[in-house]
Amino acid sequence: MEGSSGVRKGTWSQIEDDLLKACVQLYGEGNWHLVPKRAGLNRCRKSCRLRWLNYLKPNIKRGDFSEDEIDMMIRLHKLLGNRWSLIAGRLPGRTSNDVKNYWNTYARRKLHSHKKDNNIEKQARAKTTVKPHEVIKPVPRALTKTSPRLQGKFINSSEVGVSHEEGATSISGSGNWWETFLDDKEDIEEGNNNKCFFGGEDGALDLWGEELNSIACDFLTQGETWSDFLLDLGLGD
DNA sequence: AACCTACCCAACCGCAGCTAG
DNA sequence: ACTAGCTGCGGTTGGGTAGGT
Repeated sequence: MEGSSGVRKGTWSQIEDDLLKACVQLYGEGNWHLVPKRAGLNRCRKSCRLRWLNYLKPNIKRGDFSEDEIDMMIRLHKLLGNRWSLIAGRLPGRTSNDVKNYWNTYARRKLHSHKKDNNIEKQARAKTTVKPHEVIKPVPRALTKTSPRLQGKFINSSEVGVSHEEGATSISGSGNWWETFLDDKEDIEEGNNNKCFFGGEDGALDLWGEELNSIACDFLTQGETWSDFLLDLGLGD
């Protein structure tokens, strides 16, 4: 199976996998444009990268998603939208492709189950006008060598009400935000459904400081700070 | 057994952002 | 400032397969 450019496409063979593995182990990750040549593979750089990231990379977790992972995925998707790489970054061993595939299946299942009681919902919605919930989509950012963050100029935590005690990040006013996070009802009743956590309507980061704090608190991994979380999401500067 | 349908997952494609020249 | 090349991401497709009729 070869493309018009003579590059092989389709399923990877065991030999190709071995060649790619050996190449990455020898030269390290990156420089994907050199990988096909180095590995002696008749594959395009994208195909090599994808194969490595989604299948060959060590520590990749295969098999069913656990309940915890699903729970985390749902909440992160609610928070970030279709930012699969960011979501996968919070699920150790899972790839963005895994997450995306799972989510598409999950969404389809949801769709099917919703169709069943669609008529009931339509009747209910006819009585109340409901605005769709706005997915929070942080503006994509990338770090450059000249980024203030890489020069030690971190966000002032006082701006978002975060206190640091003995190296740990303590966030006030959190509470179990997830108990209501998946429930649009409250937002609608409060009239908040069109507001955005990050940046808000007027672009002020601290407008939703408390919500940010409680959300981030739940997604911080061990030893990670609030700044790390924002940096990870590309919201830090 | 044969066919159909839905599902799962690996892989491809196109685009946007970044960097170096 | 501009451009070309590279990388990474999200959307989409296609092949394999399990389950139902």
